Amino acid sequence: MPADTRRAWETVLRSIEADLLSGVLKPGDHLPPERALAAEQGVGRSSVREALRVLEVLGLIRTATGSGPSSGAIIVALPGGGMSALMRLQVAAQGFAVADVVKTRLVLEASVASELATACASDHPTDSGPTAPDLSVARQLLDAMDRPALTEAEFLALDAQFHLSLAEASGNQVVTAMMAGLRSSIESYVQAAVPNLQSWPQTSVRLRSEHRDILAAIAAGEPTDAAARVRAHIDGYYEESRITPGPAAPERALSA
Amino acid sequence: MPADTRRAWETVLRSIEADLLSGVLKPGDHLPPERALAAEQGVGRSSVREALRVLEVLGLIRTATGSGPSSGAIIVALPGGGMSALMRLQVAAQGFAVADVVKTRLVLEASVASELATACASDHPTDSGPTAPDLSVARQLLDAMDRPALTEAEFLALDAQFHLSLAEASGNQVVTAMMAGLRSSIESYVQAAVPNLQSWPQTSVRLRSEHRDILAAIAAGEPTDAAARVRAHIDGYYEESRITPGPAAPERALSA
DNA sequence: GCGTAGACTGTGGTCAGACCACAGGTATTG
DNA sequence: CAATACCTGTGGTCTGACCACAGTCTACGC
Repeated sequence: MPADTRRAWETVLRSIEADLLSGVLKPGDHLPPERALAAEQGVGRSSVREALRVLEVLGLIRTATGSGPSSGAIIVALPGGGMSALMRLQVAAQGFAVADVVKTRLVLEASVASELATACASDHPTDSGPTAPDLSVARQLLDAMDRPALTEAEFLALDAQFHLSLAEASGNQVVTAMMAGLRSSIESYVQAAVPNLQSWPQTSVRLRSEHRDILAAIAAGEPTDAAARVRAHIDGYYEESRITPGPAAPERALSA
Repeated sequence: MPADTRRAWETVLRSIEADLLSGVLKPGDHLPPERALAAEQGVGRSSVREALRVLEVLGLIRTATGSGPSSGAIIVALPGGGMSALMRLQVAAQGFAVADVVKTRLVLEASVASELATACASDHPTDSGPTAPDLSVARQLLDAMDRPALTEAEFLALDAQFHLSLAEASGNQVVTAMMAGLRSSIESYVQAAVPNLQSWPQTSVRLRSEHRDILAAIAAGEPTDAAARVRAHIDGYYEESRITPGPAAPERALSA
């Protein structure tokens, strides 16, 4: 049996994935203790730990020291962190071009806006049924962004939260996680590009206005308009701030 | 300095990420040996290994035993594997609903088709300049799919490659990686759903035809038509095969 | 009987050291 | 000069040990 052709930690990872797929492990469940896993898989504890580390970074488990029901490794399945780590590191390692990240964000976010607007349109104004997207979080964030004392970093953080809240309102967790990852991967670039703006106060006013317009188009149930406004919003900002794409277009991440 | 509030492996990870961002480390570079990293960071080798394991799964480095220039940990930045692992595990752990994965795939792929068609339209037929997307790989895959002796699994594998080749032709590595991840995350569901089809031969004929139509629309430079055909293609297949969404709509991945 | 303070237990987090397999480089030898 | 054997450095793994931490349990004092 060529069972040990894989590295030891990989067998552990596969085993856990299989248990997940087969339903033996579900969100909320505790993983066996590291020492027990090591024994039952016939590997060393360090190999188990490497597998668990991967699961933790990918957002699948949460580990806690101590004893009791809240300790140990617990399945959580929170994809946000893992996606962010993946995107950040890939951008840092030039596996992803910043321009591609922005373009992808554009596509996803326009789709989200369009979808939300469609959902709003299909609901009667008085009907707050299950299909009506909840835009209250987005509205609160917009209000928070109107506070005059915000620093640039605080404003940008709220900005990110606003865009993310739209994705969350759409209910698509995959898109939400992806957008969170995309955003965090270029966060440092966005921050660094603020000085490139001709006038921050002027820009922030424009951004606020565009945000309101986007939300209005969504609430009005105008998919095409909402998507177009989102595109213009994002494109406009990156155009103006001239995000330095770093190594522009890397020929290709080395293939071999 | 609350430097050791983070876990040891995390400091290693951050350190490498910082080196990546600052340009100290570039794709193709060798990481220092594990023992050296451990010494310079003041942590144990096992902690270094946990960090490297994460980087490896995320597709950032490749490790090899032995000695010489090809050994050790090398920065590679191939996002495909990492994205696939992340998606697969999140779907397995019910962090992502299959329906959301499919919907996201729809959005990305429609966008890719539209973009490719636009690029084709802006080029003169005789102009094979740098902006002309290369669809030859996709064409070859379509020809390969016409072979009659293909098993269902082989056909589906080529199908996946075809869709992926479109993303690659668009040149957007972020989208390409995402589509690879999305696809692999639901691969087992797709395979399992083949028996749900009324007639596999009939379906495969239809899929082939739709593929040709999509490619034709792209080559003809018709963005709207290409995107619509992609949507119909994907939607139609999932409709027909009735992919079991597993736990359908998980209330929410446990938040706390 | 009851409450509280201490010890106990089990968990992850980390480290140190050892050994192995492997592959390239180098020195030795024919 | 060439082929071979050795050497070195690398990741891969295991073992054992210790720590910090947080519940749980127990024994003590009231």
